[in-house]
Amino acid sequence: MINSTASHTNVTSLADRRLLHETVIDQLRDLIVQGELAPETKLNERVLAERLGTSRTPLREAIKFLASEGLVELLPHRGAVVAPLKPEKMKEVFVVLGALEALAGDLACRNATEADIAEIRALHYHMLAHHARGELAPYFRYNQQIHIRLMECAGNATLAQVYRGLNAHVKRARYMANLSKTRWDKAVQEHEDILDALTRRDGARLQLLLRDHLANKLVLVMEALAAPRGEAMR
Amino acid sequence: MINSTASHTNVTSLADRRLLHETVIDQLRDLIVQGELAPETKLNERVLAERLGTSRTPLREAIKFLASEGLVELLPHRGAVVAPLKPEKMKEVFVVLGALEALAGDLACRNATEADIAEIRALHYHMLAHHARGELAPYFRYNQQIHIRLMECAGNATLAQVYRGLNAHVKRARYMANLSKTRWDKAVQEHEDILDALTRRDGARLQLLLRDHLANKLVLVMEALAAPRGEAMR
DNA sequence: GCAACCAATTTTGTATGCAAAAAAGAGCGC
DNA sequence: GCGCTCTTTTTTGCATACAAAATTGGTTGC
Repeated sequence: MINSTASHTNVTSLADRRLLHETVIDQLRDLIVQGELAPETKLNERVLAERLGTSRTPLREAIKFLASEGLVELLPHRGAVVAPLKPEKMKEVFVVLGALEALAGDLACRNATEADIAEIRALHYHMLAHHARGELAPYFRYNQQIHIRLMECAGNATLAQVYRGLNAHVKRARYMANLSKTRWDKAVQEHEDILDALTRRDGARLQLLLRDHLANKLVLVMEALAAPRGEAMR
Repeated sequence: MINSTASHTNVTSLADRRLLHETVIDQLRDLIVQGELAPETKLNERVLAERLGTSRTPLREAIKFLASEGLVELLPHRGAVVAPLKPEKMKEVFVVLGALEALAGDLACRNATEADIAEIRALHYHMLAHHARGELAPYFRYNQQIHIRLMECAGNATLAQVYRGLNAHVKRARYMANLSKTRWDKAVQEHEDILDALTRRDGARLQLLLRDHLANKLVLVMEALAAPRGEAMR
């Protein structure tokens, strides 16, 4: 089983390939994306390190990493803050995401295997099931998986990586969005059309659908940013 | 230098202090981009820290930052290496850059002020002058500035940031490319056309020109990668 | 001679210590 | 009462110390 030779209690003896600062990166990113660390929150290194069960060094390395992703901002001699979630920034991100998803859709129509499309269809039906039950969180999860899988089908790892980075910003906002029934139904219908275009490998149409889908998502995010707290806006 | 005339970004103008780990980020990035640290070079922390006149802590923070940019790769318990410059990766980067530049061109045609275009024209003429004298390095510098300025004219800071990150990869390869006279002339002609389309604010045409321009650049890079010059590498 | 194993060295990963800068607060003058 | 300045405290930024893992080198057994 576990060899207890001269080393103190090792919780993860086998999967210790995972490095502390990498787990800290993921933990911190999750805290930010899920809104537990609100936008513009100051990141106190001592407090955060204790909360994450580590020392300041790996935490600072994680902060630098996330700063490059744009999720935190570095203020010289004043530490780091969670990047603000400004409407203007969201508009920018969605414009870029639109171009990236359109590109991915076009590439996917050419590069995806039938098995790839079948997998996306499977995810799509999972999503429909959760939509039917009104289960928002699982719906979002499958929704995300579909988009990510579409990215992967494009066969461009660089594209997928850039997408993930920008998508993190959007996911932050999504946690605040409260979806009305009609909007939700509309989004699902859009996904039906997207799947259809992909199945017929109609790249031109898929590009249009994806741009449209994103544009509608932007509207949702903007409403969410405007509604819940007036303090963040100016 | 003249700063952004059209856009008003809320940069931290107050605290513009230079932090050690930030200068290390820039130094290390330059070393990688300019090929002084060749692809797949192992980054020995002790040696590099000494070379950059700092300790391992800021260096490690810089490495994490650049890892997020994709310029270095992290190997658990084995440190970091300069990201390899694979042809496949270059192809991917150029496809994404193509979409981003096309987007930027389209947006720039709509958002650029006349002063913005005049500034790009000025840079263009500087570039022509250095081309006429056969001065490669200054030519590249103005060339880069034109593309960056075009990005800025799009009025989408997020787009510009993503572009810069991906462009760093391309710049690495460019330092290896030896430009033939005919190819160089052709690239200059393409820039003439690009400036023309921007002046007439013909977004559709500008998109095509930029994609074409990038595709040609990719060919150059691929040739350079296929027949790398040994002295610049080691 | 070669391969495998073990010890020595090097290198990475993490924690801690220390100095400088910023934030907070007390005392003072107006 | 208000504002300013000068401590005092806190926090950040950097360097160093220590522990774990990997690499290296050497020795042994075959």
